[in-house]
Amino acid sequence: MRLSNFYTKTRRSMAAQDSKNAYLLEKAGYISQVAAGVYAFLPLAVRSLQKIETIVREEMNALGGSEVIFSALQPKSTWEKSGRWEDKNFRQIVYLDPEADMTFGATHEEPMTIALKQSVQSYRDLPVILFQFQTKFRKELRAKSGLLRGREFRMKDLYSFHPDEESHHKFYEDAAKTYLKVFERLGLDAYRVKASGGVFTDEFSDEFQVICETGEDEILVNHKTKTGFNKEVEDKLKETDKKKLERVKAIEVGNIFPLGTKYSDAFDLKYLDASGDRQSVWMGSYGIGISRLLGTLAELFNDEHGLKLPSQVAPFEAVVINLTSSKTGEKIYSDLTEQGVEVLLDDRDEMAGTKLVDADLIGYPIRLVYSAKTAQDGKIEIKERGSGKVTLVNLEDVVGRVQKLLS
RNA sequence: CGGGCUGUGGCGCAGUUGGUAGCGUGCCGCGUUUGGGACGCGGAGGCCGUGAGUUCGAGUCUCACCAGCCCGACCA
Repeated sequence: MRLSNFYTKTRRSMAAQDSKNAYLLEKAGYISQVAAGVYAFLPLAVRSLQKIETIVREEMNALGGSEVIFSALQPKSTWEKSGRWEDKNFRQIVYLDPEADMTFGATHEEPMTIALKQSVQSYRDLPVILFQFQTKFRKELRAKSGLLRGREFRMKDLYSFHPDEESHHKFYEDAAKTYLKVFERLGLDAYRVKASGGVFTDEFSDEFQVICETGEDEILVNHKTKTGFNKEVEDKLKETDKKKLERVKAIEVGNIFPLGTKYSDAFDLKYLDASGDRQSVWMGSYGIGISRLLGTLAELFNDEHGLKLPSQVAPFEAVVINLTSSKTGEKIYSDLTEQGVEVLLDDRDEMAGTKLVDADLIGYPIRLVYSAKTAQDGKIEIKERGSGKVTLVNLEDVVGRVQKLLS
């Protein structure tokens, strides 16, 4: 990709803002605010979000999931049937078009359950594991912290349907393991913590939390086992348990819920077992905030010059900046592109300083600079954004070196 | 939903006791520059958040509303 053909622009001046992720992502040109808690995702953000989604999708497929895209618009009656509309906490976060009696999807337990009534009759039809990537709408009373708590956001949600509690429990634990793997692949150190089920279930749920000073959750964790408890369930803990735990601030990046038969019973989703008896379906739901993950990564990976997202989620893996009038930059750009490296050529008619400052702000993991200085010895400079390490390499070795750094 | 602060060219801001709006940056043109947002000259760009009032006259004063940010309550 050539920067001259890529829709993006960094901003020189920004209003002071407490949220680091919103400030950096907006200044670097990833996102643009539309309203409180509502952001447009610009090309840089889209590339990062797609990479995050790809990692999540691979793991959901490995878990046995089938990808779907359900509708975001849902009839209000859906929630009335499950009884959830009676819950004031639920009702107040749902966007509603009262004329059409339609709601803007906040979650999908009910629609999924309704859909399964058509396809599940026998124990032979179970389990069913469905997931989707979708925009969710939640009327947060107070949107804040940039991408960490929005009113419109990207989310992966997965729903599992099982013949009994035991098989559900087994899947639930597999899902928890998969979640930890997803966060690890994204470069995040996640803790599995017990929390309340909120408006989803009366049971405990499991949250996946990433320690971060600016997070809005408070959790009690054991650093050895990478487990802990949300502060909201603290009063249920024994004193002896508490002593071993450290209290930290964190961002919730995922949450999984054992739902039991709450929704399947509400919609009468049943199946016939091997002996011909009608049985309730056991359910679970499993969410990962995709756009919140981008906010979390921005919150954690940055310095005074800008973003430094890990290469597996950065919009591009490398940038080429040519400060000479030769065609060397073009050559390196096309060589890297041919080898499958996601590289951007900064071919703008801008000053060297502008290109270097923008490179740090946007946070390309690898920066290649060809200048009169490096050209003297037939070399090019490689700078790693993460560590700040600078090396000079021969032109013919660039591709190999970049590939090695990215592997 | 309570409390505080803020709304003025694309973005960031200033605007005195009321007199019809300015700076920085970005943008366009020309020239000089070229390893950390460089400089000179010349330009374009504003219903001063919205609506009512007070006044000869409102960016400025009054009231209401709307929006954004922050704190709290709430929250997969």
